[in-house]
Amino acid sequence: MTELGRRERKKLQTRQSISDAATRLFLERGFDEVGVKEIADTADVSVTTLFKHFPSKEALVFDEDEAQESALVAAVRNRGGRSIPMALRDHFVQAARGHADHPQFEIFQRLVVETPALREYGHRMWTRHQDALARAIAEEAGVPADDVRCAALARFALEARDVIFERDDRERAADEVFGLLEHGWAADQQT
Amino acid sequence: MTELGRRERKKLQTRQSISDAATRLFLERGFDEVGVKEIADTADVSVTTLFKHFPSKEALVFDEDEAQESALVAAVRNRGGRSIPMALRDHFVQAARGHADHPQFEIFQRLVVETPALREYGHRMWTRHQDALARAIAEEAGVPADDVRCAALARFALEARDVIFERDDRERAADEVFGLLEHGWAADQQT
DNA sequence: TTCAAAAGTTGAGTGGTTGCACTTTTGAAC
DNA sequence: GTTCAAAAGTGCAACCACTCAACTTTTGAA
Repeated sequence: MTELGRRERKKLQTRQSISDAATRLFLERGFDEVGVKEIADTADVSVTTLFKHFPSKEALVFDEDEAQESALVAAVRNRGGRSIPMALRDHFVQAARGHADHPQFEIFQRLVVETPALREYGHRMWTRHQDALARAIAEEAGVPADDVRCAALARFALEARDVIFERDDRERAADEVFGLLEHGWAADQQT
Repeated sequence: MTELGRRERKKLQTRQSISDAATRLFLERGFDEVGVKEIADTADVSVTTLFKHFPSKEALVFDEDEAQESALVAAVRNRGGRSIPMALRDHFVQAARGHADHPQFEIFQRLVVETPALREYGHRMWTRHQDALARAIAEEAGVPADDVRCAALARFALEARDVIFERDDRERAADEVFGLLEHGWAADQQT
């Protein structure tokens, strides 16, 4: 739709080449074994330019983000007859299945899991969605937007992902963890 | 009980003077406005020595830690007739009340809340208790130590603290949030 | 054609953190 | 008491992520 001028295209191109260089080097030798200087050199830009495009070294790894939030909200919004916790459970399970196909994603995810700084950064980015999710839940449940239980459910659901992820049988884990949330949620709230 | 030799006493003393200098300067001018160099100078030690006692600048602020975990576990262990979630709720509420008395703690807590780096570090330290708490819960509930629901409940309870903390009426918030956990927990588990 | 904003560069600097080589202290064994 | 090795502490240089200020180049649009 939107025609991008030469300027914007070049900018995106620079950003992309930085991102590409970074992910390649990180996957080759590990996050901590590569300096920003080397990434900048590989992408043929200055370090200053690199930091004009990405706010931190960790940000070089997490390039997406925007789609996740809307997917999360959408999962709650059009959930058919299911309860909100169950809709979120299905969303996570399905997302995990989708990733399981691409082996490239496995490698990427191992990089994140094995690097404390990345784990943390990723988790922080992930929990940024709490407010948006809480608002969506509140709206669907027909309660005030700042309801505590909605905030709690949103936070718990987001945290549940990590709890589930480190289990062998993730699908079963998802059932149990979200089962807990569902019963608690259903107890004094009609959804 | 344990007689400390002159050596250990001196070491603790050095550590203490570093910690004291740090907290004093931080409270006076803010975390980001004080450099480690200045702290070291104030405590009359070298920067290298400072980092031999504390692993990072943030660690200078969180000096306790050990008592929290045992208190958490104890709250679950000897909970009388209450359910585990309710015991945790009471523990948090009581801890909050205890802190509310000392105005010194308010200032300290504002420092943490207002400094992103400290917020994050504090949260990371806090969630380190997840495993210990999960094990205690599992043992009390009579299920295998690596039960997913126990891990989830532990994680959720720890996260609940932050959710509750940023509300105006914390006691009411605690009731609602832990009420959610309690109903979910009670649903398919007799405690 | 002109102009101002945006992209990029360079280089110097900050601040936390580590490694190394060195001195001093101290607990304990002889 | 002397001796010795480990532990505590020092000073310095360096690394790394990140920032700032001043400057050049590019480019979209008036």
